[in-house]
Amino acid sequence: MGQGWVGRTFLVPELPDVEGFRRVLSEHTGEPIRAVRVRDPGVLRGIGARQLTDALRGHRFERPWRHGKWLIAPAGGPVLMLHFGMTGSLSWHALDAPWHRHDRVVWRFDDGELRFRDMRKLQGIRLAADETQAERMLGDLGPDAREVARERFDELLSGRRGRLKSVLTDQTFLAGLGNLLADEICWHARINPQRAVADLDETERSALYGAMRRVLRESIKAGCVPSRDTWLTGARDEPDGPCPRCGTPLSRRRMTGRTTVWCPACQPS
DNA sequence: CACATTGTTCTACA
DNA sequence: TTGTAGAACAATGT
Repeated sequence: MGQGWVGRTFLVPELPDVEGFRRVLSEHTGEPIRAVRVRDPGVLRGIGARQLTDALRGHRFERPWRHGKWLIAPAGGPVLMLHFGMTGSLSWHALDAPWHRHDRVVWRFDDGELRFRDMRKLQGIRLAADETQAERMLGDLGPDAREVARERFDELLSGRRGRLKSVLTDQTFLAGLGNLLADEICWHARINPQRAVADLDETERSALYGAMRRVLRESIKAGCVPSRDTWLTGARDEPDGPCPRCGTPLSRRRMTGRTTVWCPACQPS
């Protein structure tokens, strides 16, 4: 779900994808973890394979939660923290399902297993001693993009001087928005991602918040930012793709080291 | 070899 | 001092 190659483009997990992984995990809470297998300790951060295995074996996952792109899984004391980086995923498999070469850590239950699959290992798995420590590890993150209230969103924006795209993807401002989502939200709101946030007026901030809510709701329903032909994401990979709304050729430019796509007509500077 | 992408970390600048 | 921009970095497959 929400991960893998689509045409020429790799779908990087963002908030909606992680929400999908959370759903997968939440379907298997309350069942005892029979075994933990670390097939590649390269994804472990700040903990060893033995330590992780000993801490979780025999425990049960409780209700998992998400903050931004982090998936937090309390397990009767210790708290598992997963970050999927660019290429990670969490999926449920039958016990006899064949291995995938990028399955890095596996939690085995009586009736199947959860697999943390990650090709590039840019982020990975942490373990907090308890929820307090887990929350402390998330301390620098801004409020979750799905949860933030309109008033708080406005407060946060008003304190910023940078460009809209940079601000939206800054995890210390809002947690959960990545490159695709930020572009999609700006396109829905009809605001140029290069605009300075300080220049946005009340109407534009309102449009932005509304677009963010709408895009997140639809994306979470799909388990990823959907590649619809009525959305920017469905058109951004065509070399000279037209805007799905007005047909104008899309503009692209690197901002903050990421490819940014927008419609020069719908989203004027 | 270049490129893509993530979050982190560094430097440069106003 | 602070916040922001930009670049390098790690990982690995196209």
